[in-house]
Amino acid sequence: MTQDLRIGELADQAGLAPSAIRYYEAVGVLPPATRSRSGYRGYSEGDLDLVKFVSRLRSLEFPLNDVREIVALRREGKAPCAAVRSAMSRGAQQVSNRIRELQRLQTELGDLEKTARDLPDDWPTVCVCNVIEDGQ
Amino acid sequence: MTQDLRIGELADQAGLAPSAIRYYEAVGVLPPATRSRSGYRGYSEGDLDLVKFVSRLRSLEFPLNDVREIVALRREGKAPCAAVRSAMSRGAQQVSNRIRELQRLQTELGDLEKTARDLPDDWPTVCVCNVIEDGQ
DNA sequence: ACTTGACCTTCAAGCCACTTGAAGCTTTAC
DNA sequence: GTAAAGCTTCAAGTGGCTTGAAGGTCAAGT
Repeated sequence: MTQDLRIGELADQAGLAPSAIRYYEAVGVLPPATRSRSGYRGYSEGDLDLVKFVSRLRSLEFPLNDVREIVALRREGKAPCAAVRSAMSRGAQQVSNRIRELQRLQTELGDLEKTARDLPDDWPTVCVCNVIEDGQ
Repeated sequence: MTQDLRIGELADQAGLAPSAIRYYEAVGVLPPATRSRSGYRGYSEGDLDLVKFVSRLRSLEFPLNDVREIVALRREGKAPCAAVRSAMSRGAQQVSNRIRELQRLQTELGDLEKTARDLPDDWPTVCVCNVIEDGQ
């Protein structure tokens, strides 16, 4: 195993910040890195694959708890498929819900902005704020 | 000014948790409540209006910093309209961005789930995880 | 009068996923 | 020899609260 990557390069390759990788290690998502004599973290190509996998799961916005579980299974040689599938469907559900919520918000903010454009400000009689109070 | 509301009732009326109201007071979004002899917070109808306004701004997901600024202007008798308008347009922008991001995610997760359905799990040869690694 | 239970108080810590900053060590290039 | 870039750890900050512990208060029922 070549140990030729330091944390900065690993981070670049995986599309993460070095601080994020240190954090993942600290909270047990990633296993402790091997260290050089001077204390620098060193990573192999295999480590890079794992970190890329984690990065990908995070870019799918899997919660770190799920990522930890999946990585743990993977490192124990067990199939993480079931965990991945359930995290995926939970995630898809939450994404749908959040999209609906944001679309409601978008409509509401859009309406408010339209109203605000037509509205002369004459505080405290007439103001966007009054419109906001009316809503809901 | 009648001072007949305690924090629980105020919270109910405004659609917030008592802990949220205490928090808003602690971080200076709401002014310090008046206190009964025994130390209970007491609120007037005017206070209720303010708290409802805050609740509404939060339901529009205005950041608490913006809410604090708007409430401060309002309490100084100044027009918060400009602050409200700019917070609104910042918010609308962020909502749009986030919706786009979540839709991308939704597509990606949907594709992955579809692939996963067609895929026999035969770890470690074939697995959803391999598919996830391939992506990106 | 006493108790029960619902409500209130404060303070500290937890949540999520990191980032930022301070103080200091190592490595690399010139 | 020295300067810049990169590494180390640890603590604290971000946002918007919630939760828990330990205790005080108030109304109703017995």
